[in-house]
Amino acid sequence: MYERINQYVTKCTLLTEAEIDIFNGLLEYREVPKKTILLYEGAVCNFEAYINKGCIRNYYIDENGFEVTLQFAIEDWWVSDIASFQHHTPANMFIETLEDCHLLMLSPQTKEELLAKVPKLERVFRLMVQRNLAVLQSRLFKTIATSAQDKYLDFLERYPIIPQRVAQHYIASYLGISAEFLSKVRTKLLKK
Amino acid sequence: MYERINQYVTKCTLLTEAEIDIFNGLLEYREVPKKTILLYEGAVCNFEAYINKGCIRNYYIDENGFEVTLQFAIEDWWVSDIASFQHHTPANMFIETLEDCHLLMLSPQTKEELLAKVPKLERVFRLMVQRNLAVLQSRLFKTIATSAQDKYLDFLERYPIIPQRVAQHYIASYLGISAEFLSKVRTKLLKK
DNA sequence: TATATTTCTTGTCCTGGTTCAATGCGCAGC
DNA sequence: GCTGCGCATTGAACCAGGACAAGAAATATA
Repeated sequence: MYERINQYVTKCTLLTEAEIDIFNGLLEYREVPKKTILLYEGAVCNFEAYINKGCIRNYYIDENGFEVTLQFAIEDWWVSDIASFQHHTPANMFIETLEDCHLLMLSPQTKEELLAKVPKLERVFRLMVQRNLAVLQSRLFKTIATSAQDKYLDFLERYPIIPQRVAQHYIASYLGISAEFLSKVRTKLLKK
Repeated sequence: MYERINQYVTKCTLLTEAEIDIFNGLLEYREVPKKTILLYEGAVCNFEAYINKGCIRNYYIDENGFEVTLQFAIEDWWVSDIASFQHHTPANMFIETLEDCHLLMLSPQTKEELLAKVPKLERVFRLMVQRNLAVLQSRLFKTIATSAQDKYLDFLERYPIIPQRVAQHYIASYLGISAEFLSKVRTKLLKK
């Protein structure tokens, strides 16, 4: 159950067996069926979830009901609303499973306990967030600077697995275009 | 020279006098005139700069010369291309002073030394990056989901100082709209 | 196998925003 | 006190992508 996550963490920093035991002991295992909303906008996010199996997305909804998918997460990714998790403030996004999931979860308390006992991990988490930030920066750039078609092609290249697992209109909402227009882009690409 | 930055850091964690001395001792002070490019795309970013005085922006340029401003930074902000800084890889953005600046800078080496000597700061930096990430997430959402006018109004509310200090076309490139259209949005707002 | 529900496609019309070009404005340099 | 240049405004033509509607496929449910 813990092989994958331990591999993930030890890619960033070396841990002793004892430290790994502490880590694993603090994780809470949960199985969640698909189409479950793990976090509602307005609620406080009390988890950081590592996906051992399954697929999750988090997304925003504006006043008019318009949806924007912030992230798709599959095996070996973490999911949370960090701002809400860190500061116990109401979340401004939703988190929803798209497939049946096996998760390994930290709460704010267990995370603090973990960091207190294994301070090395502070660095791992920082690097994780940094990576996230860098990816998001370049995504913002592409969202603004490139056409729908280029965004779609870029997405396919970067995440070739995702389209096989999630519905197309979710991808549209990730790219920031309408589901209809994505369909048109696709047919145009197929004709070539 | 160090009051401001020390205040900034001690807002997040308590440091002893000795630790503060180590911290300050590792910072490199630099004055830079305006319109200086501190980092070119393709170069390796070897600094994290705290702005003691001045104004800086970082931005992307695509193949067609189209510019997107990622961030305006003024007093009490940090500027860097973290991905490039952390992994010594070529930057994919530019960093440029918009005003004469007084900077306090860390290099990858001094930062590592600092974190080794004052491990507490690992957490400060993590929280800093987390805050950045959260802001960027909601910006991406707004970029996709709201009209040019709403983005502009939101910007004014969030950063009322910036428009007094930077040219309007930079703000347009931050909002992801053309300079001409921002001008039209503004005149429309004034008529009300 | 039939039925319901969700997803995807396709067409038509519409609009927010772009592009290009012209004009005006402010201010730094000499 | 000119001159030149970067910046902001305005207008006209254009277009990428949205909204809506209707139908076709695909998938789940029974």
